[in-house]
Amino acid sequence: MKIMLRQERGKRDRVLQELLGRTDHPTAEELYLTLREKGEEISLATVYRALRSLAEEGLVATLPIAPADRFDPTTRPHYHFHCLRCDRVFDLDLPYKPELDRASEKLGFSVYHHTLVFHGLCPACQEKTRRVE
Amino acid sequence: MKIMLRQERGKRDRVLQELLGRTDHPTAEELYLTLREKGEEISLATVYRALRSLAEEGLVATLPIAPADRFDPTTRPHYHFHCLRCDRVFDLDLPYKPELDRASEKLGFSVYHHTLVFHGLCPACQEKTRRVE
DNA sequence: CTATTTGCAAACACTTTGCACAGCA
DNA sequence: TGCTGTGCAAAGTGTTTGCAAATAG
Repeated sequence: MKIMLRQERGKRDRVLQELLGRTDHPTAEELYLTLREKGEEISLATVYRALRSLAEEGLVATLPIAPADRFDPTTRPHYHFHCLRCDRVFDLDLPYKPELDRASEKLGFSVYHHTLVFHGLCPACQEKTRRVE
Repeated sequence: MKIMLRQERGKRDRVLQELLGRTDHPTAEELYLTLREKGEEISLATVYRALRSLAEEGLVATLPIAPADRFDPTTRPHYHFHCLRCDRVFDLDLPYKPELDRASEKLGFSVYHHTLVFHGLCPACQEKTRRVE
């Protein structure tokens, strides 16, 4: 069988089951540690492999939260566009919406600011994609 | 002088000047390479140190774009809250707003989806902060 | 002279990969 | 057999740090 449709057994499912049971958006290592605590014999490498494959198949989502690796000279709040094809990041000339914060404050959070990133294709990459078709 | 108010010269300013001149949200290494190409004698460690200090002082902003280190079992689009004190991430029970995409599409981008993260203090950390005061 | 800044290399933290082997079809 | 999944250790990548030399005040 060329394409792996689904593993019926295996560690990957243990990782998925563990992730499905929690709402705290764990890192790979956090999942690994919990699984070990629960007696699961699994290696960290397998957890990484499982998460990557699950994310590629769209069975789990990933969040870019912690490591802020790109720098922006503009410190006033503004929004960004991230091109999924060329990986470039663009500043957007859109009004910042402080009213968005109100909604999450109603849920009990104290909001300092928010970050909004759109993902898709930039104009240049839309053009390139069109040519290939 | 205990507190460094401002360096009037030095590599840190070269890093800042270079960053101010561009809109492509470079990584530390990209800035380093450009500076070297321009003949600046600087080390990568200094670029990292400069960026960190500039970001801490709020003179530049950072963007968490690339490395998605946290995992979420919920794949339908939804928003998140990131607590700046305890670093936990919460799912928000807020309606996803596809209409936000329309605005950036007017700017010529083709939008697949967007990510919205609120930053601030979660209820528990608001409480803790209150007690300390 | 004292404090700060810098480069270098080493250390670090996180993630991926090569390889050998175990298990199943 | 042959393929997939796994653990381990090594390698890879990105970032920080210890230290000694350089520089500024």
